[in-house]
Amino acid sequence: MLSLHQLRCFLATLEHGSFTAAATALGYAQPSISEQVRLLEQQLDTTLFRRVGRGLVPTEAARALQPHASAALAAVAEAGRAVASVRELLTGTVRFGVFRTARFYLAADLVADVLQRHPGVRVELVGQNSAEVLEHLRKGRLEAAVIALPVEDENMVVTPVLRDELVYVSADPARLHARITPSDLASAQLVLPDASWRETDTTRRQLAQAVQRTGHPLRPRIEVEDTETALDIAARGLADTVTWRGVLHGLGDRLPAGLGWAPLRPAMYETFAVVHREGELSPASRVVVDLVTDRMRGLDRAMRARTA
Amino acid sequence: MLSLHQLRCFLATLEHGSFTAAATALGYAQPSISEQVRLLEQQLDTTLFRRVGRGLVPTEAARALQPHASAALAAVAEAGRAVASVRELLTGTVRFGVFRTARFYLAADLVADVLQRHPGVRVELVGQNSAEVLEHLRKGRLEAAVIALPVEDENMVVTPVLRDELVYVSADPARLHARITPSDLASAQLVLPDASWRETDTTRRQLAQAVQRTGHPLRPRIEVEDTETALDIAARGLADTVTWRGVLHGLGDRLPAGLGWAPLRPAMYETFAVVHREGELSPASRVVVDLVTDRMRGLDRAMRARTA
DNA sequence: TTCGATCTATAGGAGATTCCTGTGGGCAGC
DNA sequence: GCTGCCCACAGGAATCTCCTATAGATCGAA
Repeated sequence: MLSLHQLRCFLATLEHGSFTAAATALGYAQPSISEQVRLLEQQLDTTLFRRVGRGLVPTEAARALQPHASAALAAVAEAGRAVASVRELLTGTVRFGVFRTARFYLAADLVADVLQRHPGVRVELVGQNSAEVLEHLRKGRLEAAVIALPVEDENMVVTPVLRDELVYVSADPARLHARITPSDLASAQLVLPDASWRETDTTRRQLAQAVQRTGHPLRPRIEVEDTETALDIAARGLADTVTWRGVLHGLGDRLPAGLGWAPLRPAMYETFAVVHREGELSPASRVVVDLVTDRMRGLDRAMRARTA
Repeated sequence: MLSLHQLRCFLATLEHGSFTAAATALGYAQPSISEQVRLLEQQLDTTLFRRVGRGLVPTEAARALQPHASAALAAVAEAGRAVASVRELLTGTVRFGVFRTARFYLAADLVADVLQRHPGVRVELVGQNSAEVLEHLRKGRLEAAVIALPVEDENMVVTPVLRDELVYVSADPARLHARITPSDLASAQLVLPDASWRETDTTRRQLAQAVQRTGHPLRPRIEVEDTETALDIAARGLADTVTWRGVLHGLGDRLPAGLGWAPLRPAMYETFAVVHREGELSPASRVVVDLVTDRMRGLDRAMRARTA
């Protein structure tokens, strides 16, 4: 089978006009070049050089071969460069899994960080739900992600980075005076996000479990997909809702006016962790994993400091 | 060093999604593919497939590599086709050496023959003079040619194909009544072609030798480069000339009006031969050699028949 | 949960390939 | 004719490639 090495030898011979010169240029012994070219001639079933006296004269076939041989070598060289540029994070796509509400915690800042360090890359932050993202991790479609615990998979490396607390949110200050108990939740008019994921979402399940113990089911009055929509509805006074302190923290000034919050008792927590498969991470994922870990831990410290 | 085989294995793996399937498709055992891809990863210093469970997931680097790997393989395939098409005389250049006046014997017809049989090829008929063409043959710049004898080179295969006779040409019928002798030549007003090649041209040297024996030098009154120019001058009655019967035969109706010819005594002959280096000829040269041999031999028979 | 099918990784060995050194022969220039 | 240079060839060492066999891991179905 035609080999690149043969083409290299052929081109060097063509360029330098002799096997000996080509051998010198390529750092081989002359018979090696001679043999490679002979093999090439044999495989192409044609003569590439007329052996005339002590010299070589390229044939028409050699002239026909040259541009394609060069093209093949150039393509291979280009292949090496392309891979290197992905390896060095100069180009390519950085893909990372995130939980649904990650945008309140880090999304824009994270992307800014990555782009600043690696201006040539594409960034994909994918994930509608922690469970779905974990599935992507298991199937290998994602290399790393930041999602809500629990992650019960011994093949995954799990690094907790932030513990967040669920709080009650309402536009009515009267309903925020006391600590909110599960039975308060059971009787409240609630708007909850994640309509499509209510079966698998960890927050929903925690909430449902707590309310269930009071003997009542968790039956939100309104269900929407998006956390911000739920907050907007709460701001209008149409219903109350629950959300994570981190979300409120992340929204900052953008939190709809008039909303206040109160802690739940017993408190409900959610822990987010950076998760990836065992084994070596690609440089791209390494970068994002480190950035996310730093940012989330910073956020964790900031929120704990506020509580204290 | 990166090899085509590795790229082939990589592409097959990418396409079929597993080493095993790629091995089946390429007709190898699975470990061979596995190893080739591993080598490729090692040489590119990157991971191309994440080994996840019992499957493989291509990495970003693999996606970056794919188009270049395909391009390299395509270039090699194209190289094979290009060479084959030259080998099969579908494209490429057919180069053949000819003596200066070959156009009177065969040039246009020969080209027509070649082009009819091989419509895609380029044709080059090169040669200003038999001695020059022979030098090209020796240096390997030409593979085969038809030139005037003698060819004193034991590495050449020489096939005589046509014997031609030198004749005296004049516009004055009075000077054509008798056989022309060397002393007639010595005293005649002559126009001779091949001004630039008078030192090496075999005709000139034969002629000079014959005249020299009469005690006089050969001093043509006029020298021009081209045979047809010499004949035009002779037709105007400005001088007489000599030329080969084959030239007159080849010119046919295009011979300038008013010219007649007479044989020389003793007769002077020139033999043309198809000449090429020992060893195998390229298919292209083989074709031309055969055509030229046929045509010239046919011409030889035609001219001998006329004489008889 | 277990079993069987399926896939990758690894080991070891047979066979090719590749590359080397050494040598012979042809050619050109002095 | 001598010398230098180049290609071709031979033989052997090192490397590469590919195979079979097997172990380890995973997934899906029973």
